[in-house]
Amino acid sequence: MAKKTTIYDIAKRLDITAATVSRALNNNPKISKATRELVLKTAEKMNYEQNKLALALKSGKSNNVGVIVPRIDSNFFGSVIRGIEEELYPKGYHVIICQTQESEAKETANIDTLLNAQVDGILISTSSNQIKPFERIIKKNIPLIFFDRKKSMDGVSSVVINDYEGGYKATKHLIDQGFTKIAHLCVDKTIEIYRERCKGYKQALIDSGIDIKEEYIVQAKSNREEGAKAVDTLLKLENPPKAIFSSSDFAALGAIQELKSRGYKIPNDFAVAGFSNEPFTKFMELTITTVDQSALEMGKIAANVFLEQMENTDIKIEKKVILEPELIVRESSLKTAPKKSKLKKVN
Amino acid sequence: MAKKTTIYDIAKRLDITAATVSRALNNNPKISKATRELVLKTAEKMNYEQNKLALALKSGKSNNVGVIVPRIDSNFFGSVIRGIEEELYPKGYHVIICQTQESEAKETANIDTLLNAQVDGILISTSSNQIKPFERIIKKNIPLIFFDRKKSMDGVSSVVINDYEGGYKATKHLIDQGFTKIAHLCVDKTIEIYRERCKGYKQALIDSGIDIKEEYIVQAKSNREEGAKAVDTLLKLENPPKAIFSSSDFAALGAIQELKSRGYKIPNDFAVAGFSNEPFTKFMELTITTVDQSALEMGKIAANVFLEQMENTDIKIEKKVILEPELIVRESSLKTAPKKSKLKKVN
DNA sequence: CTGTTAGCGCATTCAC
DNA sequence: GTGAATGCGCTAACAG
Repeated sequence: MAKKTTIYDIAKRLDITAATVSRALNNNPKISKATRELVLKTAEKMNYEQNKLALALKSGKSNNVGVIVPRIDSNFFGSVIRGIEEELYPKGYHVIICQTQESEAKETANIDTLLNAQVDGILISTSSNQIKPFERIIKKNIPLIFFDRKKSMDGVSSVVINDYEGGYKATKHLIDQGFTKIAHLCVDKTIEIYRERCKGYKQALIDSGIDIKEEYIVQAKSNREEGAKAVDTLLKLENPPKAIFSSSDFAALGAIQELKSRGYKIPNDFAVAGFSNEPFTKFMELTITTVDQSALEMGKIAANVFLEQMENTDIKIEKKVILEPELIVRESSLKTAPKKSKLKKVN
Repeated sequence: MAKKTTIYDIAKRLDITAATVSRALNNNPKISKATRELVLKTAEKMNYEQNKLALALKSGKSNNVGVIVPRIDSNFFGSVIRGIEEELYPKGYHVIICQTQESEAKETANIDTLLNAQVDGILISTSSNQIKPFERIIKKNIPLIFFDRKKSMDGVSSVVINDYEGGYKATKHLIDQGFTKIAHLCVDKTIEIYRERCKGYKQALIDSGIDIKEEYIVQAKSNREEGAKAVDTLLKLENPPKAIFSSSDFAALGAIQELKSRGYKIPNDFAVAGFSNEPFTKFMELTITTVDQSALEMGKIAANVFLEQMENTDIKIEKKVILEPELIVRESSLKTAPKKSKLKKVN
């Protein structure tokens, strides 16, 4: 292994001190132009590369930030991470990614490891209801930023979308299309974002003078199977719904497939709207109405909130950013569907 | 900021030496049970946490590995990274992710930064034709592993799928379905994996005694628009094809949509097969035949190749792993399509 | 079993 | 302007 060259090596070669080399390399003003240039040149010649670890140990800054998400191979989190990465990388930060697989224990373990690794900040979409690990982070005075799935804590910043509004908009849209018997697939009511979407759904109904039927609200995990099963359940009701607002695109897809297989015409017999704007929603034969969560932007904003906090370590910043969700109306809910033109995508 | 407690702090409290504390913490055999337990207990009490940076500086090992991919928010790379992460995390390694956006300059910059950060290894799916940065990595004796998009270098390990075989299988399948006029959408012939798929396509034709028509081989980037455009081009031929093997699922989708809009019945009038097994291929109204690349497995294997190299730094290991691609036959190419059963997914 | 010493590579304070 | 000395937190070699 070619031994890495350090500032000492180049100091020795030039018969000066490591301190001088360090200064030259860091553009310290009090250094003669001659030596600076000499140092720079020989550093280049010797393939010198700064050891960031030493710098990190010295400065107490690792230039790494930790990002914790339930899982990485989903379009949404992949895009958020991409946004974070794109903002942080040019500023010299690296992103260390951890997955929790929705496990509370793994979340705790991830936080532990990131703290040990001396990350300069932690950005997380939490998959737990615990609070202790987060208090540890705060006590260490390490910037903590929640995105998407937040936890309400004093003094902690968060970047989320207005899930309530998303649920409201989607439901209102279905009502505007003439539907009144609207069911809701709620992924998991123990998770705040889904509760919020459900609240929005309910409020939209109330605002239009439509009664809320509890039997219209069904739990269905975020996959096709559960979406199909939910349809099965709903259609067995004495007074079945004619439309569904699903908090998950995958469940919405499953619902649509099940409805089709039973001969329902969508959107005329039955309308469906999803949530997340997963790529497939616009690829389908029947494109799916959904709510966009601006994942990339969420990541970028979260990253910038972190950067702000790094620049102002003295003052405590608490920033609660709430992005407005965008309803994307497509064929699955639009009774007068636009005809597709050749070689042109619908939205 | 609550000052971090170091081994010195706990040494002082116990009136012993930092070295002893270190030994106790690291389960060094030559230490009395009494002191070990005492140290452990007070460490706990004082909320001690090991500073990995110091350890890294001392040992020369950062316990970080760098992963470089063209982009992170695609299903394929997201899954590969997930695989890598799942293997490495339990071994105490962190994954630092970088994107090149297909830019050679960014790739170089990423490598630079990762080397500065003293990563213990670099796993990369390259998006360039350069070789110099990789030689730098090797010269530093840092494990380098290519996955998916490799570069052929002596002494360097790689984990890829047999793209040739994938192209062959898909094409052969179309032939078996009775098609002879088969076109090919080649994403980018400057990239090895696509050239290989194209070779497989050609060989399958040859093996069945079908002539290769150069006008049947069209460049189409990995998106729907280019897939549709390619269909337009192909159908204008004097003797248009009746089937397409596309090296990209997205282009295949675009092709299918364009064909449908022109009234073609798929798969009877025209068959299509894609590549990558993107999630949407099995969600579609018309499910799409494709080739699975076992992304998760690829990531896991790449990670394990890295781990092996770390364990045997003395001997030089060159491991070329080639995964067999799996052809997944779906409706877009199967003339006698299976009927979908309710609540049950096709594949 | 435990203490002493030294060094990983760098930046910074204090001298000169 | 530059050198000398120091410490970031930890482990390992050498003593005892």
